[in-house]
Amino acid sequence: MLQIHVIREDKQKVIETLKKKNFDAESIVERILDVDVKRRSTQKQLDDTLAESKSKAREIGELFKSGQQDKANQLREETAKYKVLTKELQDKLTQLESEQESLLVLLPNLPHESVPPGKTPEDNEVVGQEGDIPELEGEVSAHWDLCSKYDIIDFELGTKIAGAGFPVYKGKGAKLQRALISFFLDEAIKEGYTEYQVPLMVNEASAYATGQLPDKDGQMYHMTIDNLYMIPTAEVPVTNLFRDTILQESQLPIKSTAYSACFRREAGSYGKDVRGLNRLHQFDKVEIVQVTKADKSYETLEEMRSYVTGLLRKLELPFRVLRLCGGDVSFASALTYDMEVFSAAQKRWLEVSSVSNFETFQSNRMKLRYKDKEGKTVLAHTLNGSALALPRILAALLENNQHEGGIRIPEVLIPYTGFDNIS
RNA sequence: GGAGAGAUGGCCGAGUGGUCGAAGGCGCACGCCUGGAAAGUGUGUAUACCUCACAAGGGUAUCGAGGGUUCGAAUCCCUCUCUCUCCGCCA
Repeated sequence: MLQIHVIREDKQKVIETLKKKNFDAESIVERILDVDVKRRSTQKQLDDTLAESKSKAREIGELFKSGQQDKANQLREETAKYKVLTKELQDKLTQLESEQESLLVLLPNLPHESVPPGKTPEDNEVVGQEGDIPELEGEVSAHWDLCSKYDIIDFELGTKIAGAGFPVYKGKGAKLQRALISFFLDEAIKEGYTEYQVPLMVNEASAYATGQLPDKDGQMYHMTIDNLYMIPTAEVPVTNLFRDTILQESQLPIKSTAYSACFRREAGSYGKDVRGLNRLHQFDKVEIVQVTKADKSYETLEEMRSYVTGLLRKLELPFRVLRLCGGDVSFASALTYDMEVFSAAQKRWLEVSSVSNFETFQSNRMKLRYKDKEGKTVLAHTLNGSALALPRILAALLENNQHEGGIRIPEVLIPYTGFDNIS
């Protein structure tokens, strides 16, 4: 959520900047400012009325104490009007506040100046590419065929017990999955992140704080009985660890990591995008989250980007890095890098990580602040990234490393898997 | 799930209708003291919004959350949430 003072100070800049996200903010901004004026004047009236009524109440107290009952009772009659007026103003203020809030949450985060213009994924800017695209010889299979050939993932079984998009990992497939999780966590810890295990369901307030609500309501599984949401990413519980807190500047940056299963309804997805491991309702992911000082977040973003690409390098996967264009950056993000690996049998790039700087967009909503050197309380910046999402990594590993005798396991994973080939 | 107790500032803890944003202590910050430190001592130490120059100053709100009674509520009433104790159930 944008801070109201940013809009108040330079609405034109907000409107212009949001055009890059192909978002026409003009009418919303005008309404916000209109409500803002009303809100402030109402608050002033209410405050003044309360101040008056308070001082009268004090007077009455004094009069009773000094035994001047008559005068006190007389004054008491005069105070009746405050009650009505206060109630009226209070209701109006509450209404205006919620109106302003509901308008503010409609505005996406301002894109960073380096975000390229554009509308579709084709307009994303490739800012790096590394590794050789493998030239596979002989019979080449897509990962879903490899999965059944080597009996490591059973999609049909998952469909039977839950539904499409809930695969069952088996034998070496399950072990490989576990190996990847351990590898990613160990790497993150080496990099200075603190490991967390967090709830897989969150309450409304948490989903709201990181921006899943109200905008992405339909994307989450909702347990209506207890009003809990299945997390679509560990970002939600991990970032919320710091909701409503005021940190000391010396505590920053805070680097957290967590492995979690992630749950997404993916309503409306179809076709080859959802085949095999490409898009699932439940998948595993290791997430990294940082809370930084306001002036350090872009430095941190680059650091996270190179950390993630380092992982891909260690896994020997060919990858490229995209700087997302205005039309493709998410609602809450100011700048996002996507990492994609090349999947040799499908012959396509698969997104395996998304690293974003939210600046104060999340921290404003969740009141995550720190005291700077002058003792002033300021909003912290939050960032997060996948490091990494498992299914597509697995898909690329299977497809790229297939050979006549099975599937080769990359060096770095062998200590974790205990085997170097799946056959 | 049943019965009971409770929720006050960074922490502990007073406060049962009147000037309480809240005693006292601890912690923390700065100063004095000291060769240095400890002890001692003095001062300060919440958040949000409004006014305003995001200054100073001023106003309002906040004692788990929401509502009510009252001229006036941390204090009384109602609802909800959470915590603790006992019982039940249980990975």
